[in-house]
This record gives sequence, C-alpha cells and structure tokens, in this order.
Amino acid sequence: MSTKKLSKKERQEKFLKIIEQDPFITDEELSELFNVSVQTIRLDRLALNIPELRERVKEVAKANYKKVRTIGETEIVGELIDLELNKRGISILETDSIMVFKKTKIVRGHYIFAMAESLAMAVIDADVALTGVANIKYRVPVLAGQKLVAKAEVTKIRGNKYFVHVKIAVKDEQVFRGKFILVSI
Amino acid sequence: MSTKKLSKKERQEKFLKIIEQDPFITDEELSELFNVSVQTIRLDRLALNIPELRERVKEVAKANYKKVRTIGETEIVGELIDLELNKRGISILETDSIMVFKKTKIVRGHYIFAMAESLAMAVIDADVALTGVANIKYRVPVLAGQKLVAKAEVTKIRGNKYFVHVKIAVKDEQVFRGKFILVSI
DNA sequence: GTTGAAGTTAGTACCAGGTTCTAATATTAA
DNA sequence: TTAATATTAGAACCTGGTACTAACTTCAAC
Repeated sequence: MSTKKLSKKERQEKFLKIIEQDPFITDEELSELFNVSVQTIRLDRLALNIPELRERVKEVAKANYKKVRTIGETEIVGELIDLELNKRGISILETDSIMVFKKTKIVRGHYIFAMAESLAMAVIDADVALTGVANIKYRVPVLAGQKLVAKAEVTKIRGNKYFVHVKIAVKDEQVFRGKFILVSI
Repeated sequence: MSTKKLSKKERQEKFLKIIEQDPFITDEELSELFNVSVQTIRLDRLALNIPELRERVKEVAKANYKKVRTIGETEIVGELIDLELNKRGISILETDSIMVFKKTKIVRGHYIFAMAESLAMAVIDADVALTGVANIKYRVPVLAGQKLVAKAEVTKIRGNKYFVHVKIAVKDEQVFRGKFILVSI
C-alpha cells in the first residue's frame, strides 16, 4: 500500500519486476500495493501480456517439474541411446540456458559431471552402484545449446568394483574425460 | 478410461501413484480415468488427504521455485557461511529427499560434487573460473536429511591456475574429498 | 474555462475447478 | 433380506479470474 500514486508508465514498469519476483501475487494484492482498482491491474496485465495468477503458477510448476525430473529424479542425466551392459554405453544431452553461469554462458561443470556419472552407473550391470572415486578433466568449456555425446566404456571389473571411462564430446571435440570407480552394493 | 471398475481400495492406491506422477490432473479427468463420478474422486481426495488441483500445482511451483534458486540459478550450491578469499571457505548443504536415488535413499553424487565444485569456485578470487581437473573420492554414502559441511582450502596458486582441496563431512565423518584445479579466464 | 483523449473505476455475466453439505440410490457382505 | 458401505446427484457457495459495457476522473491543450 504505497500511498503515493504512480503514473501508468511507472506502475507498469514496477509491475513487471514484481511479477517476476513474486509470481504468486493476486490482482487484488497488486491493487492494494499500487493503490489502484483491481480493474486497473487487469488492464495492466492485458497491456503487458501477463497471464493470470493461476497460469503463472502453472508455468512455474511445469517448468520446474521438468527440471526436477532431469537433474533431480530420473536416474540418468541425458538420454541413453545405446547400451551394452558391462561394456559400453552412449548418452546425449542437449544443454540449455538454465545450465549455465549467467556471466559467461558456459555450462556449469556439475551438469557435465552428472551426465558422465549417471552414464557410468547405467552401463554397469549392478542393481545399485555408488561412485567411489573419480578422476576427471574438463578440457574445453561447453556453451549453452551444444549437444553433448557421452561414451562410456567399462575397462575393468574386479569383484564389486567397476572401472569406467567416460568421454564427452561436442561434435568431434572432446570436452571432458573421466575415470570412475564404481562400487556395487 | 479403464473400462473395468476397481474396488475402492485398489482405486485409492492407484490414485496416489497417479497424483504423484501427474499433479496437474483435474478431478474430472480422474473420474474418466477411473470410470467413476467426480464426487467419488472428491471423496477419495478427502480420504487420502490430497488437496485440489490448484493447491497441488501451487505446491509444486513453490517447492521448485526455491530449488531453481539453489541448484539452477545461484552460483553456489549450498550456503556459504565463511569465506576468506584465496585461502579457505566453508559451506553447508541440507540434503533432502529429492536429491536421492529412489531405491537406496542415498544422495546422488552430483549434488555432492556440485557443492564441492561451487565452493571451490567461490573461494578463489577470480572473476570467472572453470574447473579444469578434479580428483575426487566419495568415502561414505550420504543419506537424505544429513547436513553436509564443506571446507575448501586453496593450496597453491600458479598463474591463472588455482589448486583447491575440498573436504565434505557429515558431523565428524568425512564423506567426500576432492582436489580441483581451477582456471580463471 | 471547456473540451477531448487517456486513464481509471464500477458493474454485470460468465468460467474452471473446486468446497461443503444433504439426500438419494447402488452394491456388497452377512 | 437387510444393514452397512460405497457411489452418485444436486444445490449453494468460493476464488480468481475473463470479457464486456459504461461511467467517471484527470489533465493537457486550446
């Protein structure tokens, strides 16, 4: 309830910021905030092409629901396209802008790591596996939008220890390599 | 629209799974799916304590709104609680159930890796840094709910290369250690 | 000061996806 | 067959809107 009234322009500029910052705000709350009628808020939303509360909430929910399912819940980061158990496997991952550092647009290392690690896990024929040791090297920065191709190869199996090499490339350029020792439990 | 009718019990068991898998489904769609009336669906929701569609969507949105800000957008995974640039840093991360493998409830390696890597990056006094090489070891599995404390130490600086050791512990038990070589650009 | 356009407010009818309640009808088990 | 359980139906109400019409305020320009 800011007491002084802003001009239409000022209000609409602030509007955008507020909505971005808090998509969960109702028209009524906004009308109190700006000290204008609900109808004015709705005209503003119309002018600024901002969907109603419920649609905004749904957008946030859906956008993030996907994300949880890619780096959170699914058992593999990237898409498995070939697999020969205990021998080799290939997965691909389309990088996008949510994976990057804002400043540099370079894909954050842990996405690449997650891709490699989960492929290494998929490729070994064990019910449950844990990464024991990993030795990795990033060679070239990856930019948003580039398609990563990961190839994993099982090099040695000793008891419940699996030695897996993973190489990730963009086109023909290797951007990452890592050696993993996985332990099945 | 499964043609055969299930018993109340069977229906309610399936109900839970469906809602978990797709929180965006309306009562009407559910009623068609189960071949019962909308009222029955509502009684089921009441019995199972499942909130209405809009509340479910809001929950997903809110839960993930936070998460995007931790593993998606912010530059550091975990909470930075102490920092001496170019020397050392400490961060903490409360693990939760979305970070785990479903089967084992063990925290997925890349969360731990992301925590370590981002702390290593935070601790060096460079505008932008990339991980060049990392040498890591997971020692003990981490379970959901455990609080991770990461300590990073800069051991050497040579030109634009920074050598950082990161140790992560749960209480007094070390669960992870890693050596990172970061390159500033 | 008057006028006209832009900006704001008010009100009505309607919608989805519900809640809460009462009451009637089906199904099933004893 | 009957009692209990499960299911369906319907009415009134709710939130947070859309879409539309109409009126009222401001304020700048003449």
